[in-house]
Amino acid sequence: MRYSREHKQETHARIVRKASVRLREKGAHGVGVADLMKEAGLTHGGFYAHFPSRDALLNEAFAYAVDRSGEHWCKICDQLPPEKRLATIIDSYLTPLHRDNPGHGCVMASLGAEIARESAKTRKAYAAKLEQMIDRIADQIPDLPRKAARRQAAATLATLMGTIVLSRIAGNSEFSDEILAAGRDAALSGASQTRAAARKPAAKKTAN
Amino acid sequence: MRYSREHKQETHARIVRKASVRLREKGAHGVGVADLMKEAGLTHGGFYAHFPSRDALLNEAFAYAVDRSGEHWCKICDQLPPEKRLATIIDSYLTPLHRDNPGHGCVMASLGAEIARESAKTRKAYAAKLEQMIDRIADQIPDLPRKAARRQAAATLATLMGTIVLSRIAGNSEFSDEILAAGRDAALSGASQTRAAARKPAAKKTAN
DNA sequence: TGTACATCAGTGAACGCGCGTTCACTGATGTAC
DNA sequence: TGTACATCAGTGAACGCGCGTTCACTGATGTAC
Repeated sequence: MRYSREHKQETHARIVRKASVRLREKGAHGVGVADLMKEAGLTHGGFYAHFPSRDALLNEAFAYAVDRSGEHWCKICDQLPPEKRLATIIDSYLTPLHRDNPGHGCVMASLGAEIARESAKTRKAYAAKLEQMIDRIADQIPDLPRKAARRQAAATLATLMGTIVLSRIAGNSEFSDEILAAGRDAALSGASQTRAAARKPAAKKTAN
Repeated sequence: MRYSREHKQETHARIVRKASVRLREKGAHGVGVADLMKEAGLTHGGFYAHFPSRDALLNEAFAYAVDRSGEHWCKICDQLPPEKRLATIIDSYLTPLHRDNPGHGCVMASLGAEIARESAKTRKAYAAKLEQMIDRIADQIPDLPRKAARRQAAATLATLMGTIVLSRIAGNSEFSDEILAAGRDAALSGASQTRAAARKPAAKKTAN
């Protein structure tokens, strides 16, 4: 059955979309070609008409997830004044909803450690995506010099994803909520502190 | 060959030790029974004289790694005055050495996300170990009320492990060093801020 | 407009490899006498 | 002290299963004439 022009790319996109959810839910080793194709309403043999290998799909699915996160952040910050943006990202990230739904959540929190173990070439592609992600967050801190914004963004992302990972290990218990709250406090106070320092540029540095 | 009393437990311990390194280096899916036994100087068939299953070994290896981290922290904080302990943990955690040697580093940074995907039963065992780890850090913040110390410990661990994970994705590039520095600043300022709040208990809370 | 042919996304059986696990066997050493 | 037997950590071949990948085939639709 020869299909219309757009048909193939639609199928391709559908597979990537489903894969990016499963990837975040089950990890890189939890995504089987046969299962995925079934979920996309196809049989496994057709897979190689769309991707040269399973790894190639995972790379696409990863990139897709990063892009979705970036868009998500742009969207929730769109209408907000600059000084509320970072805090809003933090609040929307560290929720029980995000913790309990890794499939639609931050890919760094679901895959972080696994990515670090990839081959040098793959890892570099992922590193570029991480940099993009940090830049998207830094974009939401417009009243800081770019370098400081990136620094703040990197530290915030580290705290956010670390907090989600730990809270997921703890399940959805009271302990887990304790971790979420602790991470939230730390991230928010880090954000407001940097902001304060930006207002009076030449202030205490090692003045503890 | 029937061996002496201690022989078996020595072998058992050696396998666990080697496994805990490989586990952190390669992840849960990167640890093969045959490879591991070879590394311990044995053949794969003998594995089941020591462990009921591969998973059982991984659980032991994980617990072993957590215990080593706890001991490590106790050791480096041993001779230090309380107010320097948390900062010392942060400084010794966020180093290029730690980033580049996951096999001997923090197991939460190497496996975090993977653990969260285990079966409920396994995950609870890991959650208990995480709680133990947070408690070991909280022990090093003796001048804070226990609850606040645990909160600080959880937030610090989240920032530390998130920072190491991101820096590993970034390789050992300049970008990676930027992440390490950003995480370090955030963790240290979080620590000193909580300390400051502890000194004057009834101070600004939402006074941004 | 109608007809013959080419295309190629998708099918489903089969292959091959890695790996966890099992099992019959070995042989050095502990133990009973 | 010496001897016969029992034990069991360790060996290495084999099994079985899951899974990524290949391949010959299908058949609906696009295209050439």
